[in-house]
Amino acid sequence: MHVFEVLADPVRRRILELLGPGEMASGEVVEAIGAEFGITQAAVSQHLKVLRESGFARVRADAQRRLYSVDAAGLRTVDAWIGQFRSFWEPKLDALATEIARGKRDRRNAPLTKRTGKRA
Amino acid sequence: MHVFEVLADPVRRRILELLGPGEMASGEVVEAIGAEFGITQAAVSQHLKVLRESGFARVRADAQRRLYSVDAAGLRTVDAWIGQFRSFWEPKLDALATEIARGKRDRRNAPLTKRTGKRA
DNA sequence: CGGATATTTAAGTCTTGACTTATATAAGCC
DNA sequence: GGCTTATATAAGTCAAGACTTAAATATCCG
Repeated sequence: MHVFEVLADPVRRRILELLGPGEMASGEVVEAIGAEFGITQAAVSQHLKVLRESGFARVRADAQRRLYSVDAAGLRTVDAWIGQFRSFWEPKLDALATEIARGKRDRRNAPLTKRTGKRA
Repeated sequence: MHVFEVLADPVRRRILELLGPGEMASGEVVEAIGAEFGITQAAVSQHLKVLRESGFARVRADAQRRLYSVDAAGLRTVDAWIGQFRSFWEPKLDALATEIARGKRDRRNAPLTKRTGKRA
């Protein structure tokens, strides 16, 4: 399932928000989500499965319990896609700040022409 | 339609990528998307409507043509949601760089304790 | 072992939304 | 005005996926 399809569901987004502060047992998630959305334990479990398989959540076993936590991989993928448009709403960053913020990752394929135009 | 549902569709994501470099007439989008996805003019038009109504695209009229361009609003909303998790994959930025990158917007509610821990 | 607890999986239903074709709207041109 | 071009809308079909209930799996505890 594509990363954006994963986040298209409000229940899954909410689960990630719940996991943000730290890991939570499946049962705790079921309780919180159940209260907010009124869906069953099975439904929540299915959502957790999607989050797992798409790289948004990790699990580890603790006896019968399954402790879930945020996996950055999925979120990163989303951020990368959004990032290609970042100049649309963050044009105020000066070049240096952008360099720092982006970890210089753009440097390799920097378009030599069409820079700020200040000099060329 | 929720922002993430909008981006859940591959055709809509591709349209936004096409609009990235600059505005395009509906017909041009139809041509490009039609070639890539094999869908009709009507289908593309419906996608453009979704993008418009959800704040991802703007239109302006030029005679019979409709010129579409990226609207940052929708993308910004997505970025804001993702942003709450940014610390998961960008913990390496030092405080100063983060300040610059984020435009100091966090400064208001900065958690006094739990900073880098370097000193406290 | 047998029951309670915690969680996943299987199977089926039902809604949403991504398409299609056909038609409507509107501007340009001769 | 009537034809062409450019785009949007209407109405209907079909598949995906978000649920449900029921059952399977696995660990703990007496």
